[in-house]
Amino acid sequence: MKNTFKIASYLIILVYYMFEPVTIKDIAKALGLSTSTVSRALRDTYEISPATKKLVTDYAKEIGYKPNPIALSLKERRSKSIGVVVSEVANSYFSQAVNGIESIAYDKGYHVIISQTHESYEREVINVNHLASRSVDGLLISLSSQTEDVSHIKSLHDKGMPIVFFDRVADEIITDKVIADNEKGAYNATVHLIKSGYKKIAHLTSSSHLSISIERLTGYKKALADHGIAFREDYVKFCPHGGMLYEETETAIKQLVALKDKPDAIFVAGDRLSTGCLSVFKNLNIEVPKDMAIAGFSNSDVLDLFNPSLTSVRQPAYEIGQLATEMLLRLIEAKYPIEEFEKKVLDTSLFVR
Amino acid sequence: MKNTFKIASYLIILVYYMFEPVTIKDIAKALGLSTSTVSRALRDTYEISPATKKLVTDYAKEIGYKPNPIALSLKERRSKSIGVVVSEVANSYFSQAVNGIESIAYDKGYHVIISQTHESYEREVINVNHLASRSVDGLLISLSSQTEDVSHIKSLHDKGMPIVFFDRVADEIITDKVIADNEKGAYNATVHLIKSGYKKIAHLTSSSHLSISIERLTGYKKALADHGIAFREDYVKFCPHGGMLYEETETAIKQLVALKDKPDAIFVAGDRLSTGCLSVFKNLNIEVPKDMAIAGFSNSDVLDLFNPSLTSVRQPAYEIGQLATEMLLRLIEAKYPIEEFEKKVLDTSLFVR
DNA sequence: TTGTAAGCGTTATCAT
DNA sequence: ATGATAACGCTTACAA
Repeated sequence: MKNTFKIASYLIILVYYMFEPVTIKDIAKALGLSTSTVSRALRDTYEISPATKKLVTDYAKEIGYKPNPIALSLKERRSKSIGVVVSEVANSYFSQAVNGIESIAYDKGYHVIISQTHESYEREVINVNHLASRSVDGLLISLSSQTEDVSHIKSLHDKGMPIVFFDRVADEIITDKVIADNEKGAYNATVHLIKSGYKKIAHLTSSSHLSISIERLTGYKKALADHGIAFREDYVKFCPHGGMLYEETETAIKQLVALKDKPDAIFVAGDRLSTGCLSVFKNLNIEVPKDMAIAGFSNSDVLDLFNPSLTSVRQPAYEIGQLATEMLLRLIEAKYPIEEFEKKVLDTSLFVR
Repeated sequence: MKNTFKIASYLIILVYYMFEPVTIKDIAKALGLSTSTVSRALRDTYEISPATKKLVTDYAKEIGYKPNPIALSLKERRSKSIGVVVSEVANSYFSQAVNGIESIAYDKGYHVIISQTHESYEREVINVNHLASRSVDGLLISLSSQTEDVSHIKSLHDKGMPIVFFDRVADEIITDKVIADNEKGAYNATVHLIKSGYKKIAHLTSSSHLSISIERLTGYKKALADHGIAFREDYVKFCPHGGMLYEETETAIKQLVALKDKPDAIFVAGDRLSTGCLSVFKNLNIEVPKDMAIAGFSNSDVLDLFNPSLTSVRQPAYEIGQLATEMLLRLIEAKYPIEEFEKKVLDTSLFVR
């Protein structure tokens, strides 16, 4: 099946030297004009004779002139690109959010550079600095679950880098934020379990310091309280890797199952955590909902379709991505420093089978 | 929940003006040196006195000097970034491949710019040109299912842009390619169905001109032939949107089910197509495998875990991404034009429940 | 060992 | 209406 083929090397070399990118200078030389005239003709300024303009634009098109965006960036001190920092692209929520981000960014002529932290603080620091040094015009960030210290972002923000947080936000950084109504979503999911007859509801969540975890925990507690169910500390288990580390999820669930007063349901607070949880259940032969019922945050259409047991809280990921991008572009393109920042909260929906 | 807050504007303005990025010039001025000396001191050239070097590097660190990568790109005529063109990130295969791509690229100091075609030829043309004009040093491409004409890529390639295809390749462009052994994977999946007792096996696939479709169809046909089963044209259905368009998949399946000699199994040739197919089945109340058995290409761990009925062909997506990236960087960093190109074929595995 | 100057591709500010 | 020149931040012959 190996398919190796040779090409006459002179051909390659020819191609190699033939297609040096065309610059304004080349056009100027060929047409006997100055570079500034060519530049003006190309960029549609008024102070140019129609004849020259036509001459230049025609010739430019003919030889396939393309402005060099790097030179432009150097001059204009911006790159027309935005950086995105998420934990995993292989996560339904984030891949949908990225779609939303792209839809707006490409519309406005911005490139999107995506980087993944894989839930690691270290990778987050590296990626954020990498993007910054690569001169993105702004940053869209959803924190890694490991991140507690956000000084790497704060220092960048202090230097004037436009930043918008989405989903997992840092409250101590004063800028625009877009999130789903996690508290309400968690509340609804928990209430759904309660109304389905479950009273001993555990809570499986990711890192304890993540904004989304805190909000979801609050919603869970509120639902319990509103229905006269006592909150139990030992019913709450944290998985800092958010379901990406099988053993971690397994341990948490084993601990829950081993409790004297074993829970009869779990409210799961994350996308990969929901799949991770179901996967552990499967391996431990825990039947849903016979042995334990589940409701959880999940944006996976696959999971919703084929798993018969999960009631899922769906986030408007695409819209969140879009909104965050719009807000970021507003910050980037603002002529004067912006004084007002907003935290937009979008509604979630409950997908019940 | 709306959380608006104001900041004293003088603070913002202060920040705004205080943190103009530090350049070599600033260091030179502050230290009474020339820019070239500073540049040399920073870049560890030998022709510099240890004293000056220390002076410069210390000061640079102190004031937080960061080289401007755009200026560097302009000078060195490269951007240290590669572009990736895939159909959807929200596709297990591609998100895994992207992870592999990233792992290699970031290791070697390259940025990864991802763009999605959403299976649209038009978007593909736009994205490819967009990336090219953004001066990526090379391109990793998996064709959209709509793409028949690859001249937009060919012209770029002719101009010297290093390009590596993965998964969905264009045979007419002579460059490195990395694919899974689609024919063998299809063969194995089909044989699995045959050995499970099914004889009337249909084939659901995406666009007919995609390289992967052709290879998978070949494997399917070969498996039938090897087991003395006649190939039937009306058992093959195409879904150019690769499962992203529900109606299309539904129509195809309805046609299959409506056949006089209704098939008893389907071999599905795609990631999203597999989920799409199962989703249609669910809505049409077609039971798997009672009414119809399924085997298909899928890299979704979620699907594998929770759907009780799918036998899936798993591709080494991560490795394919890694290999493709290694090959691309080889092309990019080659000092002299490369004359030999390879088509690497990686094995698939069969995930049977 | 250090400085001067040219150059990467472009646009903006002057003159002309 | 057009051209010469400087500037964006950096590297690198070439001079000193």
